[in-house]
Amino acid sequence: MIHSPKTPRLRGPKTTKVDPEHILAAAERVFAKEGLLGASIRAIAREAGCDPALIYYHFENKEAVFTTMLDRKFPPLIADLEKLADPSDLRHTSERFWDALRTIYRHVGKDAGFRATVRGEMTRGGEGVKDTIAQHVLPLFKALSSLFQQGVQRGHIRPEVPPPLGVFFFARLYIEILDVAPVMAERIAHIPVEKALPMAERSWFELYWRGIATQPDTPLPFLGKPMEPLP
Amino acid sequence: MIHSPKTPRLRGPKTTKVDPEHILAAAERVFAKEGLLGASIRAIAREAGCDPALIYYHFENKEAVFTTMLDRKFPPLIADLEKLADPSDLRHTSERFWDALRTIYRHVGKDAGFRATVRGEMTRGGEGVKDTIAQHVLPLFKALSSLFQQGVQRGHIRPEVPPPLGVFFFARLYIEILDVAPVMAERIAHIPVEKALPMAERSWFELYWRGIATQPDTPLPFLGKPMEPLP
DNA sequence: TCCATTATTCAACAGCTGTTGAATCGGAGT
DNA sequence: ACTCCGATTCAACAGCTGTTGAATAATGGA
Repeated sequence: MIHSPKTPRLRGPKTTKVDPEHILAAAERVFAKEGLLGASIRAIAREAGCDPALIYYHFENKEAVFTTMLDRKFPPLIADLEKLADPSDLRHTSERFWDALRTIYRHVGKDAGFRATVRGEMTRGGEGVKDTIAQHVLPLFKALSSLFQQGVQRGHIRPEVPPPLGVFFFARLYIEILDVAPVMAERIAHIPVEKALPMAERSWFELYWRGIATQPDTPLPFLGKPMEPLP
Repeated sequence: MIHSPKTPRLRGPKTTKVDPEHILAAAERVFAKEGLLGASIRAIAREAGCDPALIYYHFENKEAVFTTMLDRKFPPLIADLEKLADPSDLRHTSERFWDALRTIYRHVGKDAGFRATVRGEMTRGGEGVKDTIAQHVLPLFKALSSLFQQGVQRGHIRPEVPPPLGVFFFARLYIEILDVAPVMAERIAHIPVEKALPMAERSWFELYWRGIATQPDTPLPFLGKPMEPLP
């Protein structure tokens, strides 16, 4: 075997720049598999195809990589939900809630990694990380609470349900469905993966709406309509 | 300062034996805070007040400590749920479901650490750990499914709800309530901690029952009764 | 052409990790 | 008194971790 003659050092800029966005995308993939704790800077660097030190050139530290990821994902979702909660929207509350579900899906439905990381760090992360997440989640929570209370005022939702709980049940279980449906559908319920999610989210919405509605037998015709893709 | 004269080695048995149960208890506390990945053998040893090597004397490795923990906790819970799902129980299905909730609470309600670990490793753990957990969870799932289907046969539950989903929604969100209620109640909903859990589980049960019931307005008088403590 | 800036890598730091083999001590059995 | 065994610790292994300072190369401007 030929011993290659001492390859020259390969420092300096590459032909294709590794910009922060590229690192963020790689980080998201690694966070997804390993969690914030398990994801090492070296693993992220490997996934991004660069040196670990380069990450410290673009970000202050590992936590900053994570919080930057939050900063990119949350605001657009929150903006859409706030638009949806505008009181000038006079559709039936059930349809607005279904719309909220679809909005959540459009923004984070395909980002299992993102969801896993947020969910994990929310309960397990350090205090600093927890607070950062809480700051991002609160506006989302407020928008849905507003939607809920408009439903009560319009007589569509039973006033007995405490709004914070109603909102928490709604969103939290839906996120759980997004995570679990693809994984568990085949193993336990023997349902093909691609049918599992539509079936689960529809079942959940029907159950939830019957649970909070003043008139649980209101028809929900919009459930049949095909969902519009991301613009 | 006096230099203490070379303290004698302190090997050999202690006056109080550190039995495996003691280590398991310590491990549970550490797993709770750190997760299976974050919990180091050294941290568990510190919590148990012994040397890391002693853990390897009692257990094969770190994963064995975790799976042993599962083996102690799951079987009694499963046994109680299977008893509850016995078809000779002729109480109204709503009351049997409420009983199931109370049973889950009695067994794992106070063990936030245990729940956090199981939940975490279920989605994040290595393949081996995931399978171990699935084996433990499946019987639990089957018992509740049986309960659900009896409810359908007796005409208490709407047949439109797919039983696996119905069971998943029921149990999964309750566990989530156990975890989140104490933490988030004050921060977000400004509810005192000790009132948060009873309020949340009652709200959840009412919502859920209305969601699946053929007659959503059935009274649920047992909700008012005080819950019996562990025998 | 030279210089400054930017992007990238290398090499090392101290600290932590799971795990193991040997050493040790206390008590029970003979 | 001697031996054996169970319980415990010590000390070390290799490998990983987040992070940093210095070295380097390519690029753009003067």
